[in-house]
Amino acid sequence: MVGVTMPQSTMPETTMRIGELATRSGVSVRALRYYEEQGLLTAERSDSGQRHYPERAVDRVQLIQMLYGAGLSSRTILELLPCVDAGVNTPESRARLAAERKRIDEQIAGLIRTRDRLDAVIAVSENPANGCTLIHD
Amino acid sequence: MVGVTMPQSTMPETTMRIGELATRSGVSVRALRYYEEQGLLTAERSDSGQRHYPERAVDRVQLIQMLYGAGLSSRTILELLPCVDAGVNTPESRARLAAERKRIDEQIAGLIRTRDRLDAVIAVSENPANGCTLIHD
DNA sequence: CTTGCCTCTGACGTCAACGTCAGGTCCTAG
DNA sequence: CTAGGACCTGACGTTGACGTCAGAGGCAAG
Repeated sequence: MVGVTMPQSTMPETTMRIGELATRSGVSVRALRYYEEQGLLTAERSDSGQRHYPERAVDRVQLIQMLYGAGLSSRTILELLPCVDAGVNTPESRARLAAERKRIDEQIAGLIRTRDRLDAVIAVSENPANGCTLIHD
Repeated sequence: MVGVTMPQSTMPETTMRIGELATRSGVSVRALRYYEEQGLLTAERSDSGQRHYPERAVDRVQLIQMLYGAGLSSRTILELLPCVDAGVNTPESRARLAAERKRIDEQIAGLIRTRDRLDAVIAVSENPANGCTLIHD
């Protein structure tokens, strides 16, 4: 056991402001504020009200981006993130995770079908001999 | 050679109206009219102005749906469909097809990464022992 | 002929994930 | 101390793919 209980709380905690987080995570400042508005991202505030983020915020933002990219809505992401954060382990949360995993699986399958279909079109486009055959399937 | 040149032009050409096409292709009537508005779908018109579609429209609508599902915009789909229809074979059209195929490929790769990430979360959620390790990548 | 369902053309509403602008504050360099 | 860049909070604008409603016409059955 080498200090598993307390995640590096002795570090100087280098923080950054919203602009740096934006450039480092590759999203806009506006998007970050939007994420906070949706409850997906929290920030410490300085006395003057400026947001300050720890390093791990970069990773979190990228995770959020991944989930957005997978077609999840902010509401759904909001429901999933607690599972990530605290390892919430209710039956509902696990069902939720499984459901979204399944959704993503199906989405991948659909995309593969689409790609195959596009490949057929490309094949025709590069060899226009037998066009009729694969269009009507 | 068994009549490859003329696609079955002697058939009675069973047609359907918009409602049937909608139910059979699984989209709304509104969506079909929208597709037509975007130039993705054409229809014969009866004297009274009602749309009539041939059987193959079902397939075409499903293709359109696939492409929408792959995240393509109607403008992009509009640019791709001529390649399907007429086998248009310009360098540009082939480049276009290849580009969209690549986009879909990347999208699939991204989704797989997301799924893997979600799998990691799920693993934690079902065995909360070693939580900290995989969250920060 | 009427009833009921389908269809037509506008045209406005919606929703999510931001973009953009306004008007003011903060803070660091010179 | 001051200039200019980063930041703040509203708040309205945008875009795409439709939903929805209004008002009118078409069509097969009874």
